[in-house]
Amino acid sequence: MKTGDSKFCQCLYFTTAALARKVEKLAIESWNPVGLSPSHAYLLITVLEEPGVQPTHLGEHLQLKPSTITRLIQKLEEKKLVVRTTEGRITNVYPTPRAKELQPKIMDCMKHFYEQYSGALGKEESVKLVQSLTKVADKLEG
Amino acid sequence: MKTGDSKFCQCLYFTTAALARKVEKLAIESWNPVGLSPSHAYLLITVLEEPGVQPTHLGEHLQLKPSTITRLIQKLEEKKLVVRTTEGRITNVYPTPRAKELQPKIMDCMKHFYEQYSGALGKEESVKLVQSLTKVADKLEG
DNA sequence: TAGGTTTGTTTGTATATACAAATATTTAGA
DNA sequence: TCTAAATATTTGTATATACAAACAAACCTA
Repeated sequence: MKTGDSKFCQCLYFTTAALARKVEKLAIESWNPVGLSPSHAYLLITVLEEPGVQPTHLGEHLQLKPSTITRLIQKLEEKKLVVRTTEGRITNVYPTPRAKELQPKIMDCMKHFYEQYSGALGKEESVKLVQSLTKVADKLEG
Repeated sequence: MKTGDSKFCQCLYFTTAALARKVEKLAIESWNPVGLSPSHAYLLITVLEEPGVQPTHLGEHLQLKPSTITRLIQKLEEKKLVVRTTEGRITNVYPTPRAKELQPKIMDCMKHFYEQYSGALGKEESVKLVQSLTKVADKLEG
C-alpha cells in the first residue's frame, strides 16, 4: 500500500516515519557494497575528512546522541576502519589505512544512493525536498 | 546543532532520518499522557475504528511489517487495550471497553501533537509538507 | 588547594523496527 | 484425495537509536 492510501497519511509523524524507513532501505542497499550501514558510512566519511575528530563533534554533525556515536565507533573499530586514542577526558578518532583505501568505494556508494533517489524524484525536486526538510527540521528545534 | 548546519544536510538519508527522529520525539511527548508510543496509538485508533481488523490489514495501513504489527498488538494486549481472536489462520483484533474509554484522550493527544507541529511550522505549511512527503514516499515505492 | 560543578565518554538497558524462519491453515492441482 | 503452493501470523534474532546513570577528567571557586 502506498503512503497516500493510508488513513494516517495526513499526520506528520506517520509520513515522516514512513518516508524515513523507505529512504533508509534505499540507503542500506546503496552502502551494502562496502558492508556499512548508512550511519556508519556517514560517520566514517566524517572521520576521513577530519582525522582526530571527537565523538561530541561527531554527534553534533550527525545529530545523534553521544551514546549512539560510541556504539557506531565501536563497530567501526571492530572492522579496523577507525582507531581511538584517549587522552584525559577527550577521545580522538582516526581513520586507519584500510579506511582510506575504502574511501573511493564509499563515495561511489554515496553517489549511487543519490542517483537512486534523484532518479525517482527528479534532480531538482530532490534538491528542493532536501532543503525543505532541513528547514522544517530546524523549525522544530527545541 | 541544527540540521542545516550539518555537513550532510544535503543528503536525503540524513535529512529524512534527522527529521523523523525530531518528529518522533514530539509525538512521544504528545502521547505520553495515555502511556502509549505513537505507533501503539495509531494501531489502537485503527482497531477502535475497525473492530475485528486483521494484522495484515493493520500492517498495510500503518506501513509496518507483519512482525512489527504482532509485537505492537502483543503490547496492547498486555495493557488490556485489545483482544485477539484466532479462527483458522486469521486473527481479528478488537478493542476492549478500556480502550473505548481511552479513545477521547487518545484523540486529545493527536490534536495536541498536531497543534505542536503546526504551531512551529504554520498550519498551511504543515499541510503542504505532509502532502509533499506523502507524494515523495509514493514515488520511492519499489 | 580541596570540593563541587561541568564536560566528555562509555555502559546498562529499553524501544522500535525488520528479516528470516517457523508454524499453521487454506486453496489449488494432479 | 493427497500433495504442493499460497496465505496469515508468530517467533527468534538483529539493528539502530536513545535515556539514564556511571565514570573520569578538567575547571572553578571559596
